Amino acid sequence: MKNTSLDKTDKAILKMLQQDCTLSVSEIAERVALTTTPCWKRIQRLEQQNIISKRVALLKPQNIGLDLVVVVMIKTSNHESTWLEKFAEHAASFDEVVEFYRLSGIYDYMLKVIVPDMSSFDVFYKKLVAKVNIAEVTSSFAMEQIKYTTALPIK
Amino acid sequence: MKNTSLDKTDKAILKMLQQDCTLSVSEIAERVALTTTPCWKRIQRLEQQNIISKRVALLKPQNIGLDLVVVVMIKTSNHESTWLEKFAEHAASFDEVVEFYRLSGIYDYMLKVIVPDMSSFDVFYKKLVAKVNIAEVTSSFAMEQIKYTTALPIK
DNA sequence: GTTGAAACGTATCTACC
DNA sequence: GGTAGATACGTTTCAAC
Repeated sequence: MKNTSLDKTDKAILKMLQQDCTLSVSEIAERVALTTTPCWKRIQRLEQQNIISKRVALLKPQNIGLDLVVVVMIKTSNHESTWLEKFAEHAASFDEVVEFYRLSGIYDYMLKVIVPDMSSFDVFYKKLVAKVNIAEVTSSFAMEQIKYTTALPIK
Repeated sequence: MKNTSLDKTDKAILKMLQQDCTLSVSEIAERVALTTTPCWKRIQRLEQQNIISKRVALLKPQNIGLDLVVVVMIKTSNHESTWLEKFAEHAASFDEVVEFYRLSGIYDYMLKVIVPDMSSFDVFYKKLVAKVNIAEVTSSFAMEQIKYTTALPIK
């Protein structure tokens, strides 16, 4: 999907939907000073262009007993592409791994892991490193979540 | 909001809504072998209990020109609580900062930053560090996003 | 872009089993 | 947990401007 230029109205619509996708078309239309029909067409287009990729429910982790966020930084000892692929597939397969990036810089990978508690993390961690040979792993526990948003910064 | 026990059906509903919140109540009901009314009541309850906190649209960053994810790890030189609060407030105020944690371990803070490109990051970075005194900052650029999900691991 | 309206489906809520 | 049903609301589409 190629990059598409968005006008001011598109951006305003996206900002709203990023905060709350239960807003009705007529409500959104009103806020951007349009009527429902053109507003509805814009939203359809944004979905077809895959700019809006999905609509999801966000859960409060604390309210379902998921209290621990862990940032795992990894240095690999093996830099063969087949090994890397296998590792990536292995790590990504865990539900507990909610984010996973290959990085430039000192560390090769960063994982964000969500688990109920420390002992669950221990279980997860053992499974993560069981199959693979990793040079260095640093797990940092989140003492406080200062900010978390799924809303992308639209200028 | 206190922790509530969820039965198998609640969990199944949450898993679905974490993937796609446009599913109709009747569709969800069918999949969990319920009729619409009790299923609807469960969803209402999950919202009232703030287990479902919000419903949002997720955008494809690449399709709106946001191609760069940066992981910023920070060590602070000042550990006074007033300073920390001020710094946290300052950093969290940027739209580009989509996640922000205070950590245990070597680094004090981790920020996840999303920007269009390197030069935008540079602008952001200068603004971030302009006002505050930080001992050490390490910015790692995401070469590859291997996994990103908003779905929490419900067991 | 706009208005207005029709057609349709779904959500919501009630009453009752 | 279940059914049935009434209402209200949102979406979706169309015609005409």
